[in-house]
Amino acid sequence: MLRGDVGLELGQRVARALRAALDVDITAEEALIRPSNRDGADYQCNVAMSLAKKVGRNPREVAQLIVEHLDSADAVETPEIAGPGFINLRLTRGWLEQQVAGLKGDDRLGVPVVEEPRRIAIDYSSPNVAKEMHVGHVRSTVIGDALSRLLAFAGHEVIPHNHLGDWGTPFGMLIEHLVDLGFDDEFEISDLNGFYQAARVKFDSDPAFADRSRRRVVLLQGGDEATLKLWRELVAESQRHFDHIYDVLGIKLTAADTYGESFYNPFLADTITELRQKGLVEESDGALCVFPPGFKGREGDRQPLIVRKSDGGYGYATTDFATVRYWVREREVDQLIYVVGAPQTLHFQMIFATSRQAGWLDDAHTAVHTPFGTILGEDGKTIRTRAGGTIKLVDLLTEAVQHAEKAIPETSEVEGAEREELARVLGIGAVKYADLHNDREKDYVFSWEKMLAKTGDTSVYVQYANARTHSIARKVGRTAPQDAAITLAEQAERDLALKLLQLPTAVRAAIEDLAPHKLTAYLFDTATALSTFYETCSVMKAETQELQDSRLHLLALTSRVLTLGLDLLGISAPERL
RNA sequence: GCGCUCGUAGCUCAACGGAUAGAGCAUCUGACUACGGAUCAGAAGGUUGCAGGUUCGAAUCCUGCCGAGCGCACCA
Repeated sequence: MLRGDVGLELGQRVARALRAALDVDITAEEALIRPSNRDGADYQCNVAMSLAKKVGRNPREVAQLIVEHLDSADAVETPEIAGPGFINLRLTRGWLEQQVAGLKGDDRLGVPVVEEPRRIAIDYSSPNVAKEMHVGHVRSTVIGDALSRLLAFAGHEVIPHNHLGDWGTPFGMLIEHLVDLGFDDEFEISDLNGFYQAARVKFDSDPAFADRSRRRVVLLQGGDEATLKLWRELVAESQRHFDHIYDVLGIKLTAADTYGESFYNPFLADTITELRQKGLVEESDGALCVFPPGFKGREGDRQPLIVRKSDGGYGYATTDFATVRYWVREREVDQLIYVVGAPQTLHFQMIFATSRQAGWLDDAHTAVHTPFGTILGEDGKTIRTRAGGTIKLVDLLTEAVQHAEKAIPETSEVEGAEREELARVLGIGAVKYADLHNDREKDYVFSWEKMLAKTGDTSVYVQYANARTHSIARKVGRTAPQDAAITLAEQAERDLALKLLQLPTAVRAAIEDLAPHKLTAYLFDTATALSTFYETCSVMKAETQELQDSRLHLLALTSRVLTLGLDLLGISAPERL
């Protein structure tokens, strides 16, 4: 039986020991097995201290009992008790070798499939129709995509969706502008931002135009076919722009994943009716509001969500309610994930609180907001162009590829078209990795220099390490027999093997906390362990063929771990740089 | 006014209530006919904003300050 997750395996053994010794029942998780950086210890068990009080013994006694009852001679050297009751565990070489060998035939590299898969709808990216995507969309798009991949790999049913801003009052203005330009059917807009701004200027300066725009909104919402046609084409035109960006970025979002604001429009009235029937709605200053309990505002002890404006129109709160209701009721999802910026935290808390009152959310149908910080410029303020404008995403990605191209060294083996593709892979990967490798909730400073640095915690370093494994394999010119043994005599081999076995832990941590940076940290550690391995353990000059076989397997496994890990983050791992 | 998030090495960041708070960058020392040096080994660098508290044990939890960012009714 293959178990990749060493920590859990050890936890189960400790749990069994505790059952036998003290008749207490804990889970493998609760055994508190942690990787250790102490000399000679691979893992530590911290459960003795936390358990001591409950069982009325002192911690060292508990630790002693665990050690005495631990059935682990095959896997662990004699455990040592240290300090107040830490148990230091060092894996036996034989067991490590056996565990690592077990990864060879395992497509999932030890990462288990969840026992209880959930159906999860994840909302990310969310650009606006008739506006180009800009730097502000990077984080939602990149983090959301990584989380989608992680959750799907773990075995959940993931439904990504793009909450497109494709409805509301601006569209009256935009469509009226289309009409003025003489468009009535098909058209192309090369400059979406320019189009939007021109409409805006006209709206602000020409009262007659503004009037027509407002009437156009009524036509749109009333379902006027000619208006809808223009609207649809405007959406389609924008979607082509988004598709291009997603294609460059390697993001798995397509037009089919679009559930824009317009999609929920037909449900808004019913949503409000239901909130009313449940007694959650009241009128305030001419608007219909819900007042989620426990939220205080600037003016007074209650904080409203406006469900219907005093002019009869609907706001985004209504759409968000309809969204929760739709996914839970119609699509029967167990969980909703919103990858939306930190400023919206309060808004979502209120939406979720009310949704619970309305019965759309409960313990089995949960919603979680995964907020993220802002991308800052070198000056510590929200990143902008030199002129002070918003940075278009297209421009940012183009620049990323250009920077990456310059960063490819002369010694590179790659030429021609492959080199262009390589620049793309390195540049895009660097942007993504830079975004993912920090704690999601914090702001971070955007720096080409840092994200494309060849050393340090960057995608380039990880990709390079991976490429070297392939390079060496090519030079050796043969592959090791599948059943060749893996031996871990050298310290560097042992350290690398231990890292390889920790992939499941890293993936699990990243998923539990919806924190991709826990996976990037692991990949960087693994790449570092690989580099150390290179220094001390020659593959080409291995003393015996058996040793070379073993090392070839280690290389291949490391490469698979790095490639899989990067893939879960949406980053490519080229075989040569 | 209320609320949310965050203050960790010079810089950028980790740390799941656990032992001596870890990495990278920068700095300094080493290893160079090197399985691609886009490397490795090592050194130095911290009263974790401040003050209390809870705990066997606190960067982490609680309270109060200080500082930064953000959010609080008809834009999304």
